[in-house]
Amino acid sequence: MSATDPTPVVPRAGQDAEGAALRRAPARVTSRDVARAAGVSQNTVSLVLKGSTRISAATQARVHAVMERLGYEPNAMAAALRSRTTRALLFVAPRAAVHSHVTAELVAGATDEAAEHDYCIVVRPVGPHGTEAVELYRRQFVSGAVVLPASVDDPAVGALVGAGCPTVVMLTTSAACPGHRTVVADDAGGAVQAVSHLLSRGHRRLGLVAPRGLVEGTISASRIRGAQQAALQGGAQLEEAWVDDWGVRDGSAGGARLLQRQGRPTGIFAISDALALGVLAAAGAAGLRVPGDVAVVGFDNREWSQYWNPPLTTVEFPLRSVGRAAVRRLLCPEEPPEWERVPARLIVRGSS
Amino acid sequence: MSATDPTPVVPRAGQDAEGAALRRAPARVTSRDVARAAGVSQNTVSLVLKGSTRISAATQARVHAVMERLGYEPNAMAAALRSRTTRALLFVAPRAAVHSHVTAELVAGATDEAAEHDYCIVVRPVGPHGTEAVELYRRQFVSGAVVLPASVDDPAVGALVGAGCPTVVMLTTSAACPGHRTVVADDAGGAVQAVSHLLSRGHRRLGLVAPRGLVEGTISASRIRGAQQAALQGGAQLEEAWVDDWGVRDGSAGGARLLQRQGRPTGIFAISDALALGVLAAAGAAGLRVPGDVAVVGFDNREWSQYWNPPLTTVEFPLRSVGRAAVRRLLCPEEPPEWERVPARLIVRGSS
DNA sequence: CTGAAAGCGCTAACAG
DNA sequence: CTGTTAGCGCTTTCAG
Repeated sequence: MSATDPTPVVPRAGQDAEGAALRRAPARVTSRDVARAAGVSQNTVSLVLKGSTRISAATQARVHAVMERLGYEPNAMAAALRSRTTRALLFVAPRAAVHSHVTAELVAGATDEAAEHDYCIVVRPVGPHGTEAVELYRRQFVSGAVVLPASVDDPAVGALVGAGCPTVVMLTTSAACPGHRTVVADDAGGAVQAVSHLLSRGHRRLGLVAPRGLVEGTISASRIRGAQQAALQGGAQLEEAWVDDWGVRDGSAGGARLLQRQGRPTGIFAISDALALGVLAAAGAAGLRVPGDVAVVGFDNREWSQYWNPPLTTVEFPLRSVGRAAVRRLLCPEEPPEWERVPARLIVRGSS
Repeated sequence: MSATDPTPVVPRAGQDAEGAALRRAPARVTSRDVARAAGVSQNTVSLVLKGSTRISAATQARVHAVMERLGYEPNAMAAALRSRTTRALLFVAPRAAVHSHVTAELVAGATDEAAEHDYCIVVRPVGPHGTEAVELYRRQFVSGAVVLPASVDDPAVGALVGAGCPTVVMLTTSAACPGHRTVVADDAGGAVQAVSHLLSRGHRRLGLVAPRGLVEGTISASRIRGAQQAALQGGAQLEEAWVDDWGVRDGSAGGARLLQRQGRPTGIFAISDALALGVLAAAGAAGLRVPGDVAVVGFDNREWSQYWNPPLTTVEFPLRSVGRAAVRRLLCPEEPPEWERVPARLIVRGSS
């Protein structure tokens, strides 16, 4: 890069015959080039770039014009190195969940919010130890993290917080681990709406289908608590069918158990749409009509639940908003609550 | 802020006062600290770190021990600045598609493959112009990109390639734009399997449900071509029902059209599971049994298609593998084909 | 309101 | 096999 080069704009073609992974980027226009061309100092360019008000309008305009002309783009790495802060955030999710719709919706929300603040999101699947997560923070590649924990005591959260990484946990109330914030959906409130809806339809014998092994702080616990509370307040009985897992087959098993006895419930709340689909199948198998003989309400509002027969009444799980809120919490730490609960709303369709 | 703000050079011009910014990271142990403590030069530390064979085993061990003791973690930003290359790859997807299962599966595959090479994935949703994508490359934050294009002529691909960014396009054959590689699923082959399967079941009057407006290079075109070719070779007639879109309702409309006439097809291939679900509904509405009166085959193998009544025979859309392959192509450019086609396989279930 | 100087922590060239 | 030297491009600090 000779100082006499008359056309610093043209990036030199980097030649490499190396067997390495990706070729190195060609040299680019730097802030010094801009400074020289605009007849100001590099410092001024830097200030103009971040819109400092302490630069005269005339200088700003001139520098902007030069930037445009030279096609200047600031080098994020150099900025990060010097300022010790990156405009990148980590999204941590258990490897097994990366392809799930939950992660997809959270990532969609997170990337949208991040983009509005000119940040970007680095997705990092982690194994059971969760140790991979903290590496990118310690390497200073990201300056904060939002985490979808594998469980309430996911070690990734502790590792991140322990390393000093600003962290926001999503969807579950992680074990008392000070130093991070939490954004959850209002699972309990959603469940209350679901059960209240059944009550308002006149149902007094209710059924609940949910996975067994209730752990406080989880999505499932909140939904179960909400349902129990609403039933109690409504003076209705709530018969619980505990099942093994969240799958459709589990829902069928639970539904069958509830429906095959005397005094069977006339309204069933399954704490996920997949479980509810199983309940629908069980009702069909038992020769019961929905909602005539038994009403069914799910939770999640999965994209396909509207296409079932009948279309499923369900509660929307506001994942996109949770993802957005988590990033917002991270970037605007001064905003009030340490704890945010995103409302969930009932969607009434044919199954009730 | 505004997407129409015509100042590509200057990010966040003028409004940085509120500056959502995270606190700077604390100072950390540097390679110089390690060097001093180990009594070697900084250069040696660097070489040890990347496992150079030109360092004596004794020195390696000593340096490693010191690194461990001091809790050294290399600063990725400094490395990137100096070496002009980042261990981060961009995943570009249309904003509207970021939450879709397609993106989720591709991202899952991409992150897995990337992690194996010690790279990470930055997810970037882009608007219709696709210009946001290239920014992260020009800022040297990423050193390559995999793209899920919004259409065959997505401008993001051209922008990336034009900026010199190593690029791999996924799922669609982007318009002739040299300088990038492509990884697609074998949509045509999958469709051939679907139709051959119907033929092997003895069906000779076949129906096809697909969105109209066939554009070469798209997923839908490949599936349609495959189906047509297989029907032709099998000596069967293929009646085409063109519909407006990919939705369940479109499938119902197409299915109804095929099924309500004389000489109706006895086997229908819908080029997506959502369309196939619609066909199933149409068959039910027409009082036809599946597969007794009409067999139905879909494409995609969405997670819920196994739970329909009857469970759907379909072709697996190997998205995870496509995501993996795209990243592999990017990181191992010397590997043979410019063009990779990931096989798709038929999954026979109850609907046929 | 602007400039000069000094590094951030690392890797790359070249010596030995 | 290892050390020395010289920056990568930016932001910061301190002077004016």
